[in-house]
Amino acid sequence: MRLTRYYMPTLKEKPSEAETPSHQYMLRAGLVRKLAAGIYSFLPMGWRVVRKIIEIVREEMDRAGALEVFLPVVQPAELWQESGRWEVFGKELLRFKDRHERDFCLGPTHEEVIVDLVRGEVRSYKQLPLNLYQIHIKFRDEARPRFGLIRAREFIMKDAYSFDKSWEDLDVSYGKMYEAYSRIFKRCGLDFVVVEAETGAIGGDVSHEFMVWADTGEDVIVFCEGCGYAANKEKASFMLDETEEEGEMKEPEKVYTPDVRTIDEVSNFLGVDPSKLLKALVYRANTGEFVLFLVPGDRDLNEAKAARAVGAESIEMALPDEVLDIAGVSVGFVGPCGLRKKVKVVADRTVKGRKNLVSGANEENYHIVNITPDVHFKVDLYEDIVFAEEGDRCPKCGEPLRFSRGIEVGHIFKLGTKYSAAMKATFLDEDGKEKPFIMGCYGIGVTRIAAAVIEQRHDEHGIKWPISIAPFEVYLLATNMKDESVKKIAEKLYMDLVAKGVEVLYDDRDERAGVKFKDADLVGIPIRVTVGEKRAKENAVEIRLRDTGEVEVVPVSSAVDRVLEIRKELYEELEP
RNA sequence: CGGGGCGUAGCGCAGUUUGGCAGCGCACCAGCUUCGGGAGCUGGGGGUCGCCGGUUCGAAUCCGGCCGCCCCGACCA
Repeated sequence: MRLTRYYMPTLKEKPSEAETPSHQYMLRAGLVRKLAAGIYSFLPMGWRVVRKIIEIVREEMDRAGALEVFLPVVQPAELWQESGRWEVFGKELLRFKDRHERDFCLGPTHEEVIVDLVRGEVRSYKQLPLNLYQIHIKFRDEARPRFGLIRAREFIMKDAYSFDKSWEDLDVSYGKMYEAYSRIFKRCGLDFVVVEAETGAIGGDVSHEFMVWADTGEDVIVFCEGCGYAANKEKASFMLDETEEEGEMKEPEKVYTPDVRTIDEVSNFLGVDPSKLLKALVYRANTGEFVLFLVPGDRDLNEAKAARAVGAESIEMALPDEVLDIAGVSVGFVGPCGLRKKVKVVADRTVKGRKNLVSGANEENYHIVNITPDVHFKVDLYEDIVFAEEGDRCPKCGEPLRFSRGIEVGHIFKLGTKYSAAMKATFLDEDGKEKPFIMGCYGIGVTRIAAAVIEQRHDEHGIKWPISIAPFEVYLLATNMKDESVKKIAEKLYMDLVAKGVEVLYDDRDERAGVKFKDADLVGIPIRVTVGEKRAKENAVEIRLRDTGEVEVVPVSSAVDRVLEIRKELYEELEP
C-alpha cells in the first residue's frame, strides 16, 4: 500500500481526552476516532489490526472444534424475561421500543439467544457436544466508559457457548477453550496469566480469567511466585495462620465513645490496634435474609465471598433504618453482643480463636471492649469472607502473595444449567431422560486485545506491534522522493516485496525524512526498511526492527530475502 | 450514581478574574529555499466561542437552565 493513497491521519500532539498509552497511541497513530463516549470508529489501519486479531481467534476456535455463527444485536425482551435477566440486568442493558411499542435491547451478551437457537433443534445426546461461537458487536451501556477501547460501550467480542450432556464432558469442552485461549493470546504477543475468578452475576461454578499484565489495568491480580497460584481480587484466598491468641481472657466492659464511629476513630480514641477491632456489617441477602458479618478492623469484607458463605446470589448493605431495626442503634455502634433482633452472625475465619476484641455495643455512643467470640457472643459460621491483602500467605504453598494490575482479555465459565434450565432447553439422554444442557460460555474482548497489546508493547515514540497483528509487516521508507536513485530503489523494493506476499506500507510521501521516521515509530510496524541517499549510492538499504531498535545494512539485491527471513523469525517467536 | 475538571478553527491551547475588533502554535492551501529524526521565510483559507434563555449600548467573558466530554470513586454480564 502506498501511503500517498492511504488514509493514516496521525496526530503530532496528544489528544487531551487520552490518558493511558493505548488510548493515546490509538488516536495518534490514526487507528480509531471517538464518535461518542465509549463508542469508536475504526480507521483503515485500526481495522486491519482488528481483522488480524479476529482471524487468529477464528483459526483457533475452528481448530478447537467450535462452529461459527452470527447472532442478532437487537434482541426481544421476551427472551430476557424468560431467563430472568430483564429485571436483574442493570442499566448496562440498553433497552428501547420498536415502532409497535415492543421492548427490545441491544445485546450485551448472547446466552439467551444461543439457548433459544439450540433448544428444540438439538434433541439427542448424540448431537452433543456442540460449541457455537460468533465474533461481533456487543453493547453495554457502561456507567463510565474509560481508557479508550479498554472499557468501551460498543466493542467487538468473541463469545462461545458449549453444550454438553454431562459435567465430565463440560470439563473437556472447557479444557479445549482454555487451550485455545492460551494459544490465541500467545499468538497476539501478549504476556498474560490465567487467574481463578468469581463467576459473578452471569452465574455458574468454575471460572478463569485471562489477564494481561499492565499497570494501567483495572483489575488486581493476586499471585504467588512460589507455586504459580493466581486469582483475581474477588476470588483470592489466603492461608489461615493459627490464631489461638496468647494472654488472659478479660471481662467485657462498656466504654463511652461519643460520636466515635469509624475504625480509625475508634482505634485512635481507645488506643487500640485496628486488628483488635471487629467491624460489624449488616447486609440483606437477595433471599431477604439479614446477616451480620464480622471482620477484623484491618480487613475488608469481600461481598462475593460473603454472599457465597450464606448461600445467596448477591448481598447488599442494609439501609440505615433496617440497621436501626435490627441492632437498635445507628451504623457505627453495631456489634455482635445484644442485637435487638436475632440474625445470622457470620465471622471471618481469622476471628476464630481471638480474644479481648472491641466492637460496637449496640448502644448509641458506646463500644464494648474485651469481648471474645464463642464466649461473649455466638457466631453461627466461620468462613473466609474478606479480601486477601498483599503479604498474606498463599493458600497453596504459604509463600507471601503479591499483587499486580492487569487487563482482563478473556473469561471462561462453567455455566452449568442456569440458562438451559430457566429457558427449558433440554435433550434426551442415553437413559431416556430429558435433561437440561450443561453449558459453558467463553468470551474474548477482541478490540480490547488491540488496546492491551499497546499497553504492553510501546515506548515513548509509539506502538511496537507484534507482527501477527500489526497493520502491515513492513514500513518501507524512502527518505527523499525527489532523489532519483532513492525513488528507483524504493519503487522496485516495493514491487518485489508485494510480489512475495509481504504486507508493505510504502511511505512514498513527499515529506521530509524526519516526519516519516516519526510516523513510522508512532504506528509501530515491526520491520522498517529505509532507502536513503547515502546508502543508495552504495546500493544498500537499512533494515531496522521497531521492537529492539536493531539495525542492519544489506545490499539492495538481498534486501527482499532478508526481510522474508526476519518476517519468518518474528512469526516464529509468537508460535504457541 | 457521588466528587472534581473541561467545552474557543481539524489537533493542542491562551483570552473569561476586571464585558469593548476572536487570538497563538501545529495541521491545511500557494510560492521560494531546505531535505536521515515532526524545516525556514512570505502570502492565504478556515470560527453558530457546546446549546437555550436572561442582564447590558455592547457578552467567549456576567446570571439561570440544559447538553457533551475527561478524571477519581461506586458499579461492571
